[in-house]
Amino acid sequence: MANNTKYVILGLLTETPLSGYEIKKLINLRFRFFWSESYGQLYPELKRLTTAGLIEGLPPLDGSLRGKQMYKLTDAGRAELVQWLVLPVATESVRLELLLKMYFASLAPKSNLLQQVDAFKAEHRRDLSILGQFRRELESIDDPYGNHGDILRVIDFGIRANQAYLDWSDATIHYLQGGLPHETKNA
Amino acid sequence: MANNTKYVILGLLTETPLSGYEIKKLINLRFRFFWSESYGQLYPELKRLTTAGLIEGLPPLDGSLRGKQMYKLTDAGRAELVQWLVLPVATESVRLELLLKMYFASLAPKSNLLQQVDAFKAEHRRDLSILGQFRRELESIDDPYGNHGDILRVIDFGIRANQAYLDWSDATIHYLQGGLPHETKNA
DNA sequence: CGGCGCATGTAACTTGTTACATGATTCC
DNA sequence: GGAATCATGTAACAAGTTACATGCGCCG
Repeated sequence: MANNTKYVILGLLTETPLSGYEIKKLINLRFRFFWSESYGQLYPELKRLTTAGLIEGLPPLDGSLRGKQMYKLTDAGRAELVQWLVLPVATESVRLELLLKMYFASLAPKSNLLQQVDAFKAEHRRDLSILGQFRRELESIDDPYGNHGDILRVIDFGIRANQAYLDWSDATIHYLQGGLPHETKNA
Repeated sequence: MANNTKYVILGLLTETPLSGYEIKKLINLRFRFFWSESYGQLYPELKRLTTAGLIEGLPPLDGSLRGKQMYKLTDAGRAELVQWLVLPVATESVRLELLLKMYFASLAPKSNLLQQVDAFKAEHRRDLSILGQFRRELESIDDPYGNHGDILRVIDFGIRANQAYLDWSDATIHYLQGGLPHETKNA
């Protein structure tokens, strides 16, 4: 497994310098439906990348910035990123505890599952709304780096996946509320 | 974070005794689109669960079984499982390196991304086919534990999600091919 | 002046993967 | 005989989370 944290950082720094805190916020906002990083990984990695010369810390502007440490990508960092981009994808992992519980649900009261599916639905409705905002935002500004098309593909993935989650939630809530299948034998 | 490996094992043992190897195979086959476990977690956990009295090893039948160690769920194990089922879902993680690369794709040749999306599509077409088989299998046998409805909900999730992935793949392949007249990289 | 968000960081811990070792059995 | 698959296991490592500590600046 390659060190993905490294490439997330390098990637986000391609357009503009950012602080560790800002990187974390961006990941939470833009990548929320397909990626995450914790501070415990982020900050040490920023140090390592600096030592390796792939990013460098900017001197604190004596203006309005408080203790904020900004980092910018170096040429070496950009090269490293490109090298990774062309490698075959190595990490694809999905872990949904909800489905585990659904699978074994016959051992627990249905009301319980219903609650859990409700919570799942609410969360992904929220994701969908964030994705919609992001898309509108992208479409309303111009595209100096020529990457909006690619980013829109990523947003589109999120919309499709989350819409599928919502549809499933509705069908499942209906099922749990009792109105349902045990399909009559079919020919 | 609760120890999910534990509950996957307990859950799979609710219907019938299984060996570690069989548990691994079941996870790979049935849970492939929303869960995974490695031997490095599975075997040590089986030992711990045995020590804790939540499962117990069956004596080797001197018939045809080779070195295979079967485990069955104990009453304590079943109680533990039920207790976990009603707890709110704690783990939901999705990590798709492909989308990371898509997000930063403008820095690399399009032909590269196209390959990666193709591979993604092929993999999820395979998932979809496995899910279809599983569903047909479930629908063709009877349901002594009354849990087929729940399991079908899980399968339905997989079908919807994977179908969304395929639709996205097609749209994205179209997008990636649209930008290029015809790629002749080298001469 | 209290609380919130900004901002950085780390130590202890848990979780998860990989690579390897071992050996039996089945199928060609 | 050799390959594949069955079957169990672990040591070394990598990845990832959590809980905590610290302090600033801003708003009400």
